[in-house]
Amino acid sequence: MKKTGILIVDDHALIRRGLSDLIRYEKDLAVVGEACDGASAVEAAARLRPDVVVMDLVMPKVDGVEATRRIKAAMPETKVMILTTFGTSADVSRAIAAGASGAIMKDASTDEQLAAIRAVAARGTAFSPGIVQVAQEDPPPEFTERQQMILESIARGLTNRDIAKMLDISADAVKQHFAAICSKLGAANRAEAVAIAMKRHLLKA
Amino acid sequence: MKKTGILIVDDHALIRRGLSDLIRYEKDLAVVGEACDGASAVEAAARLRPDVVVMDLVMPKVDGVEATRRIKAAMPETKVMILTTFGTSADVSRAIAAGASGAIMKDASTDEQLAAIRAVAARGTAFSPGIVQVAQEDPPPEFTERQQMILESIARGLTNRDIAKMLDISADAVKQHFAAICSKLGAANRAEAVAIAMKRHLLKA
DNA sequence: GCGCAATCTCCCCGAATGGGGAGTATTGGG
DNA sequence: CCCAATACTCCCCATTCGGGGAGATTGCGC
Repeated sequence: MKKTGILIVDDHALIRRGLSDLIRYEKDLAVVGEACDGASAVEAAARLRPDVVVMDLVMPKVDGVEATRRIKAAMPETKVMILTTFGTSADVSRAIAAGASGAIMKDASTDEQLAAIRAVAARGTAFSPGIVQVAQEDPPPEFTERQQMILESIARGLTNRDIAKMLDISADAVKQHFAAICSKLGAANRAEAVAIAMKRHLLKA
Repeated sequence: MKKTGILIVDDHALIRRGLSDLIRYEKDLAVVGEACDGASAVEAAARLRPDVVVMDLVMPKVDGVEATRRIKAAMPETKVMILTTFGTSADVSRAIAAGASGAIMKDASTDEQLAAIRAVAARGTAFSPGIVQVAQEDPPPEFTERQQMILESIARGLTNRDIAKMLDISADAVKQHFAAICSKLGAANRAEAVAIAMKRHLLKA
């Protein structure tokens, strides 16, 4: 029986080594390669043709979401499983939208992680409980470009007038946008909006 | 020659496995135990008497800083080396203050990590370049209890009056405290204060 | 074409914020 | 013992914020 070929993608050498060691003793699984960033992951996937790519999201150069998108575009039959630290991250939802077949937390047990890899290889999907909750119950709000820009400006301490001058619009328009932002985030004011946005990774840390 | 005994403390099974596998092939080092949270780390350290404890900072129950403090209090001769994801975290500085002998990034190469472990065991200290910078150039601001409480309240969207009522003081007093917070953070207003505090991990994510 | 969402303009208003100054009490270290 | 830091009270004042409503525009999908 052919083993399931796995490509490990993570910028942390320790995680790669841990996963590699974990898989080594499983007779139905085999590590066919490793990559430490998104760009080399896409290249390695094309070259090694793994059955499953186990992918971190936070990585230098090209992040996991974009790498997933590129791999699925070039090789739709390749399964991508996300390995994430933050189950609450909006990135997880974006990765699923980009074509990932599963997602599991880094702090899950190794048994759960192996089970998730096998489930993705066999049935095509696998999500750990915490992630399903987040992805389904709590869809991350989507901001328009304007809203994103204004939220970032607010986090930098700018006033409505500052932002208005910067964008060359009226301060009232900025207020309107901010009201929409608050509504989407469920925030009462700027300070809470920034706090919620950062917790949900909608603002670059 | 006696091997250097190492206790691995991290809530991520993959990291423990990676470190364990890494150390396995080093003839001067030996893993004597593992722990997955701060509380069991303190207990394991007392029981196993490792030469070096390799410790994560972000952990359930008791965090790495507090675990470091307790281990150094009970066994001053035991060296603690911090293994951290965020070199820019204020926690690193606090861990050093709590008695940690070294710190290295999780995304460093395994060679660097082994070198750091050996340096801590032999010379007593080891810091990766990025961490020295942070710890020396950018001392994290320290908040009083009152300031911390008020900053957290602000991040929850409360107004000065809300906070005043909650703490049973005047709104003016809250303003004074907040002015001190802004001064320490270099923030112009609440929104920026929250953003800066969260970036520097002075507010729980 | 119609509705809809996003964008923007202008108006009003009360509440909240941020920045001054002036003063008191307590506590802990030099 | 004095000084510095912390904590709190009260005052004034300009600016900013947050929430209304009313209306115009673009562009996109049905």
